[in-house]
Amino acid sequence: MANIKKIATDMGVSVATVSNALTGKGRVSSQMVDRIRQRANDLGYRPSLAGRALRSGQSGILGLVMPDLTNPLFPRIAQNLSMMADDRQLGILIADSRGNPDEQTQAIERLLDRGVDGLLIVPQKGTAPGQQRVPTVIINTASDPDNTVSADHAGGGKLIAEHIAALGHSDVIILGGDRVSEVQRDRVNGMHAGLNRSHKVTELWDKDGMDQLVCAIKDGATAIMTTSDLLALRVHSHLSQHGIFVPQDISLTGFDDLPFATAMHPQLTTVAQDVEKIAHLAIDRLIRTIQNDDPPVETTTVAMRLVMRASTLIKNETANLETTQ
Amino acid sequence: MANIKKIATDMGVSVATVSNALTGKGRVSSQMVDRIRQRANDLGYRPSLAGRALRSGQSGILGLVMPDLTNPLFPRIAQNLSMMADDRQLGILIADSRGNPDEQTQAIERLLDRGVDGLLIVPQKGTAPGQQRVPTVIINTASDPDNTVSADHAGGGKLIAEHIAALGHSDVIILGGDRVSEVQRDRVNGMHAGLNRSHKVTELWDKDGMDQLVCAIKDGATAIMTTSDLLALRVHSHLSQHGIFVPQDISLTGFDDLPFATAMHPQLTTVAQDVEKIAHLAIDRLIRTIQNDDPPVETTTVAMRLVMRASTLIKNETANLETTQ
DNA sequence: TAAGATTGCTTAAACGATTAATCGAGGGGG
DNA sequence: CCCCCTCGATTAATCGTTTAAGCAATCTTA
Repeated sequence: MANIKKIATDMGVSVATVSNALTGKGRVSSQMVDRIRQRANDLGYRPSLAGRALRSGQSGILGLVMPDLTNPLFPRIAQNLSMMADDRQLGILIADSRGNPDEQTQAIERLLDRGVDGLLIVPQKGTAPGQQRVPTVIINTASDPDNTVSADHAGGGKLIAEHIAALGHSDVIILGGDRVSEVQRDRVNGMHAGLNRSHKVTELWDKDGMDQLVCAIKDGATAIMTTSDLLALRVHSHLSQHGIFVPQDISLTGFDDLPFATAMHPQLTTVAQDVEKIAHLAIDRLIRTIQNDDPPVETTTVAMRLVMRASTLIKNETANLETTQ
Repeated sequence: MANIKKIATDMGVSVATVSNALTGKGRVSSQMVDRIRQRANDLGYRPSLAGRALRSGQSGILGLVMPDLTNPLFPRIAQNLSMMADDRQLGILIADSRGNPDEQTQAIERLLDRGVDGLLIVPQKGTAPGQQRVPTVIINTASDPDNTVSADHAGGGKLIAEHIAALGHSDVIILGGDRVSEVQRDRVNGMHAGLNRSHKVTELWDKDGMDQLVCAIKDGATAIMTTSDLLALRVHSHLSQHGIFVPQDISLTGFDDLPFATAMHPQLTTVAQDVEKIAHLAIDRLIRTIQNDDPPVETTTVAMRLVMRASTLIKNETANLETTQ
């Protein structure tokens, strides 16, 4: 491989001059700069990031800790972050904590050992990794005190609830996934906030089982708001086995707008995160923190967007009306 | 941060001795080894990977190029690879080529610039990245001459087809996603191989549109084999709008056993990749190639597994039989 | 007991880049 | 004519680690 020394001897100058010419620092005559750049190009010279990292103390690598890559939402975040990092000439070292808080701690440790310049952490539910030895950005939910940037999960829940309320539903079920998750709790709280005293609300959680759900429907509920698309799909599948159909018998909503939300029948009304914006804000914040060395203070939330599809209907409406947007 | 020099001066020995003591190389008395290890531990010493990389010429980092992280299958591969890499004290630098062949080339270039010791590439459909400047493992499909390790996509197609044949279906539809994809073509070819002359087979591709599908069913087809679960979900959703129901009116199969396959109703009969084994073989092969510096020769395929669920039924069977396994 | 082998440590170079300090040459001003 | 400044380059140190080579001191063996 061509290195700076090879170019230097080729051109009969010192390595310092080559370095200066290539980085644009120091004082080098413009002809010399051109000639050196040309030669570097011809040789296909690529600076050794190891050498540079050793000297500068910066690796140019960010660590990304994900709670569970198999959850379809996280790869989308990873994808956007990786794109932003590319633009900024940074690498992303990925670590998956696979649903396990201990793994998360170890993953952070491994990344720190590798000398990452900063960390992006989407925490395991119920954990609070907080700030680390390097600048850290936490992507979680507004109610997490460590949170740096996140979707407005509560706002998303409110949006969905207001949509359901506007459709005239007055007896509704809120179905959460896991109480341990702050994100899920915020979503549920947001749903409550979107309703008022005139509504009858039944709050259920996934582990309560599907039977309670069926009971609540038999008791008169006409809408179910879930805190995840996958949960909505499961509900939909379970209900149809009991002869209860979406949307003619009951309205159903998801959360996150995962890829299969449009592949279902009926297509799922849900609420979408602006993953791109979140990734953008997160990485910019991290880079600023790395450069200025002052910790991030305020936390930012990004509005969610209601995606109306066919799984929600006006109360008592027949099924021949297809709501699409 | 504590470095090797700090430990050396603390203990009144040379840095070489410290290095030897910590790596277990060279000749150091066992008492000295113990004392140095102890001190290193007390100081929380972490070797600088930049320093080590510079000296050794190895970064300890593998590059992973994924065609599209939003496809739920790839994060599962990424997750498994990342686990294996952790065990081997390697880092994984991830790059997403986002469905674009040019992005793929750039992603590979970026990873090489970062000094990765090897590359794992799941190629963009229709592309052949081949071997690069560093040892490279390609995860694609058996018919790709560059392929190193992959699921036996053809075998999986054959399994599914044999299952459908065993259920007595004689007029079947094969529905592919994208002809450009070698993986998809192998799957379709495998499906053909699982049938025989007595079967009437209609081969359709996604872009042909769903209408042809409905026509074929009206003409007497009783089973549809798709080359992806997402495609199956779309088909299922579309057919139910035409009053055609799975499995009582028609049997339906997917491919890959994605997370939502069990959330659908009926649960989807599909074929699963042993992602863990593929990841294991791929990374082992890559590491061996890096160490021995000889290129991988033979290509390995990993058998797929038939997952029988409720979306396939014996021809002319009524729906009250629930096939589960 | 002297030559040779072994042990335990040190010296020093090397990896590839960055950068502060330095230095000679040429130009301009007093 | 001398001093000073600027330009364009060089010198050398530095980042943290590894490792071949070297060198006393001790041990072995004849």
